[in-house]
Amino acid sequence: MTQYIQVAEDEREEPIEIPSEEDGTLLLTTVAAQFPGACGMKYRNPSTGNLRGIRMTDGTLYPPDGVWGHHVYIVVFPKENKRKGDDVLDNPMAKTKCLDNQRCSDLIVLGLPWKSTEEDLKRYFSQLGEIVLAQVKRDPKSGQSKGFGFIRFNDYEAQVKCMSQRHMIDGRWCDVTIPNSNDTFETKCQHIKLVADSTKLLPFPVKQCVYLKETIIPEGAQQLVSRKVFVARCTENITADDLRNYFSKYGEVVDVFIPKPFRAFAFVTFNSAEVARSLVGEDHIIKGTSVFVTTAAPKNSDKYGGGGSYNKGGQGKGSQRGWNQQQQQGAFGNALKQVHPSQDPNNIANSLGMNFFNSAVLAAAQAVLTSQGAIPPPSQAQQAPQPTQQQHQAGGDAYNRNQTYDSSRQNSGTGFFQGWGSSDANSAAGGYASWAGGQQQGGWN
DNA sequence: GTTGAGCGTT
Repeated sequence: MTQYIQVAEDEREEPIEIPSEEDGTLLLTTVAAQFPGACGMKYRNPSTGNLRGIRMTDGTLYPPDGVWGHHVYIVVFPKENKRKGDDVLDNPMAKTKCLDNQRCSDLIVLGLPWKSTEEDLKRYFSQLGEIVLAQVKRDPKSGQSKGFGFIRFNDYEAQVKCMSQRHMIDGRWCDVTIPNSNDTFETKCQHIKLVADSTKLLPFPVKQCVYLKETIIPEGAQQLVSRKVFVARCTENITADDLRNYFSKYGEVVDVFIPKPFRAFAFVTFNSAEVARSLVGEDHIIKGTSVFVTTAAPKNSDKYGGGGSYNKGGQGKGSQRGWNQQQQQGAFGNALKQVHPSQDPNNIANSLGMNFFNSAVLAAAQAVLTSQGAIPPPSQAQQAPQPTQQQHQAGGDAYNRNQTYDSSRQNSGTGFFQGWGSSDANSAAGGYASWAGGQQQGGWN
């Protein structure tokens, strides 16, 4: 029969009574329902004064010597959550408060049970704060879950708390991180600290940066953002009117462009670059879909050809490869080293556990360094070719019109580098070029 | 009906 067991987060805390199963065992999920992130239990053995662990297999906790008795059981959390001394993890919020930007972003939930649904996600994560997005990604044909999903909190504090712990959802441990951050759970907690301390690591002062999805873009590069933004991850049911209506709350929308046939992205143009800039890097939820706003690449440039700005950033080996390629190409990598001779930029990126050196950031940093005279602009030999006149007349954006889904996906990890001095035919066709040289007055609209 | 590292139809 069900009995109620006294469980507390700490010996000093007031216990909560938690119901056992019919057979007298206690499910970890039941514990985690009251103590999100819990991974086990222990109690103080009155005869020895020592703490004793509770046996657990497959998420089921067994009473010591067959009976729960009247002990107050203490919840055990993963070691990574242990709070001790003056470590930053003692109070992650205190450290993250020094970040410029505390907006919520979409979070990826990894390791979901196949059976978990949007409702399960919402129910579970609502314990930590108001959930404004819960998605399980599925195979479109079979509807089968891919085992991951996305959530978004309304409150940044809930987001930080959520990311600082693991989650037992329907019997599996799941991790929550910033999408594409390449964080493991182990690096993630460190990450909070490192971001806070990153002034020492970054080649530009962190106070001059804004945080966009944990990506840092130097202030000087922000002016390269035009009045037009690129809206990624659109779904087919989002109309131009939907976009116009939605984004009008931020400023006057002067144009909306949705490529046809459907390409899962759109362009929204404001009458103010300031408004456009303020939206870059943000996720927005339109008709239940999370779209991502990023800079619209210039469709052509008088000097350097069309440019690509955003890609998904280096993932795993991708970012490594990107940097190596950068080193081969020399200019920017060497400049960065000159600026910060003590730090290997690749190590910085790795230690921060984030997409610091993704293409958009590199382009932005490169633009700043170029404007400071630290590195030369790309040479004529390194230019991507101009789009043809025919492509100009086609309107929209010449680069995207020339890409198939597959080829653009293949390019996505290294888009920037391909434009930066690559003579590779694919990139030439892609029309990628860097933003460096500050040609924002030409080609931007 | 299987699976278990990843990353949202640019």
